[in-house]
Amino acid sequence: MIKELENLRKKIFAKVSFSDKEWEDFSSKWRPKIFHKNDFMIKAGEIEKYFYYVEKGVLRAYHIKDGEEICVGFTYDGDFSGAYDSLLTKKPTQFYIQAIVDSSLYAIHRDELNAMYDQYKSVERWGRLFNEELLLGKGLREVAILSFSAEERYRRLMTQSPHCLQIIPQKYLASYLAMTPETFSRLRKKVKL
Amino acid sequence: MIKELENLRKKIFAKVSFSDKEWEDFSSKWRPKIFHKNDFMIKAGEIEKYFYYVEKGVLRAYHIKDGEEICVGFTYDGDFSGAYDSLLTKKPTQFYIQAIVDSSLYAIHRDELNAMYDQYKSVERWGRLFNEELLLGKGLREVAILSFSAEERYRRLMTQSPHCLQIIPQKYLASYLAMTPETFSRLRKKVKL
DNA sequence: TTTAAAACTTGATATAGATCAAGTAATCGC
DNA sequence: GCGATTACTTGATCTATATCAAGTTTTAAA
Repeated sequence: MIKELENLRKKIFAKVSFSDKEWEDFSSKWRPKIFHKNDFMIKAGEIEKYFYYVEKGVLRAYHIKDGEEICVGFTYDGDFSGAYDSLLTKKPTQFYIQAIVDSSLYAIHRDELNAMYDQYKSVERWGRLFNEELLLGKGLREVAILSFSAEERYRRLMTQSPHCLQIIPQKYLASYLAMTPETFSRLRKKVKL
Repeated sequence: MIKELENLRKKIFAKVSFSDKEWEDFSSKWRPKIFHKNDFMIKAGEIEKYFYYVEKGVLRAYHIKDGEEICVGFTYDGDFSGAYDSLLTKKPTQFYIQAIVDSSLYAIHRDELNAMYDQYKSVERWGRLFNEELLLGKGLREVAILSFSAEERYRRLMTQSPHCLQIIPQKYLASYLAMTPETFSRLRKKVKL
């Protein structure tokens, strides 16, 4: 068992327990990977080959529409990352994923992950539960975008992730909340929580 | 093997093949269920106990914000349905799901579905792949809502699902596209495809 | 450290789409 | 089939947020 992967182990075991043998095999497939600030994990048009675990760091995912960057999410310490749509479909992704700070990750190759799914029912179980969690998150975000005003979206972000403002440039947060940097700035002055 | 469930079988087998024994067991857990036009499958505040397959019919899912219905999706023949968020979390759903036309479905109880996940790796596999498919759909919708104008969203719907207009009242489609019925109506006149 | 670039703020103006209002057409219950 | 309810259309405004523009502050490179 690789000592370094202890955080990943805890993360996964929160959902499913692997046997010692399963974990030994599964964990042996992950390789450390470093992305320095502003490095790209992947760019639009490429096909994702890896599934990542963020040991330490922050990344943002965005796509470009009419020359404008539209931010769809951030990953922090303890999250999984990567262009998951492309990993699943084997088609080119439309997303860019970039490190916002120096980030230290572990990566497993798509083929090895799929081999693990084939081999172990517990990995398959974890995969299902992991997908369910992502799905619930997307559902909440969908509702948030559809039914809240810019001010409400701002308030909710500040309540739910108050310290993101210390880590992530405002213009990215603005884009994530589907508003301009100007509107974000005005809300920051106006809304005192 | 229950003859009636042939469509469900095809749907599932498109992703994963079950053995005869697995399918016999799995398929035996589903019960037919009828929802007449305007019947509710579930209402906000309730906890979802079933996972549904739509044999024939159309349903819409919506939630209510400030007294206003906000439509988040439709299910047609051959889709799965239900308040999936609540099924997974066992917490009350925030969604209403209502039959738009008389609809004929099959339902499996959450506990039986979970028992199937426990018992068969192939069911677990199907669950993972099913969740992945939903996730990809949500991802596309997120991008559509965030980065397209009302007119673009209208055009895309009409291109991708041209006949939904014959089945689903406009005001629901308008809400699904995050615009008012008035805007939808004006776009209908303006946009000739 | 200086300076250039990038990020953020603030004000003035523009606009997509909402809201309000009133009419017409479709649908539904009896 | 007929009146009533509900859906849709169309026009006149209104408003939240975008856009444009010109600062100021922060960051980073040399």
